[in-house]
Amino acid sequence: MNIGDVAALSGLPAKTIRYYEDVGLVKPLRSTNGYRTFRESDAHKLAFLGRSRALGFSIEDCRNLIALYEDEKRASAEVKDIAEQHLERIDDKIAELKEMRATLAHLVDACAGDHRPDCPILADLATKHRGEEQLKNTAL
Amino acid sequence: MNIGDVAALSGLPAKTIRYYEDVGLVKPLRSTNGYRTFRESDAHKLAFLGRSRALGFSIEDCRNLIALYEDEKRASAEVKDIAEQHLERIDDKIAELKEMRATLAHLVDACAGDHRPDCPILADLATKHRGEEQLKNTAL
DNA sequence: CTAGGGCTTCCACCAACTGGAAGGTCAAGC
DNA sequence: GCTTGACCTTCCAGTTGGTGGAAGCCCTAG
Repeated sequence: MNIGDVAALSGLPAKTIRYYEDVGLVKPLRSTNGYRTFRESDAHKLAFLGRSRALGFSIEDCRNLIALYEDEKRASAEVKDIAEQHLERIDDKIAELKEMRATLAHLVDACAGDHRPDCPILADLATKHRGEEQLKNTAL
Repeated sequence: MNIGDVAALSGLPAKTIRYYEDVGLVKPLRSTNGYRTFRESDAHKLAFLGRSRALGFSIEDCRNLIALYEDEKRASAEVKDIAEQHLERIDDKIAELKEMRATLAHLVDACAGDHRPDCPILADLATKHRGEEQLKNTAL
């Protein structure tokens, strides 16, 4: 299989597949004309990668997940550990975004959004907030 | 004020402030020794930037927000428009993360996480999913 | 034999910083 | 007067995960 074929099969752009080879995630063979030659196992691995990335796993996580996938003697605990850490990162991110969203939605709501210059959004951004007092004479 | 002073006041790292100068967000003066000299207005602008970035606005958004902030004849509608677009991006991101989270949480739940190799997480990643059929003979 | 599509490499770019090296400046203390 | 240490300067490289594009083979159909 050439790169175009695995691209179609895995749904990944050819560019991305070359990048994955660059970072050592796949190691396709080369035919005499220099073209990459992908085995079934490579195609399979690329599909695995596509799904892992779609779940937001980092490239490094993917590397570890694939290593575990290929290790028949793995402990599922190791996989679960990676997934749980990722879950935690996702939760943190969601929490952060929700807080932004709340603040922003509140401001948008308060803004007339007309021809006049008065704007609570800008007013808020221009104002020092609680907890934002800079640490000056905090020593002592 | 030197960079360390505005850094302390704004809560931004000096490196970041230099970067903001690089991209044209602040234009501090220079004293004879080559040090950046920040006016009150620069410090104020940096604080504004810090808060905007904390709400997740991009640098480009910040550039526009500051321009509007400094334009006495702005229409609040322009500000609101930027904020609403950003709100939408945040909502999209939250939705995406929530979907990842749901899938992942489900998989983590199903995984024993012990010494045995059997792992529903890996099994799922290795399996083709609905809607993932690649477009082969889709033409016609 | 030529046109096209597919393949190759390499380089540059995106966001928004961050780290580090090499070196100039300044105020305090001896 | 000199040293020490905290600041400051610039510049270069790295981060994450690709993406876009140029220049140039390769291969097949007409």
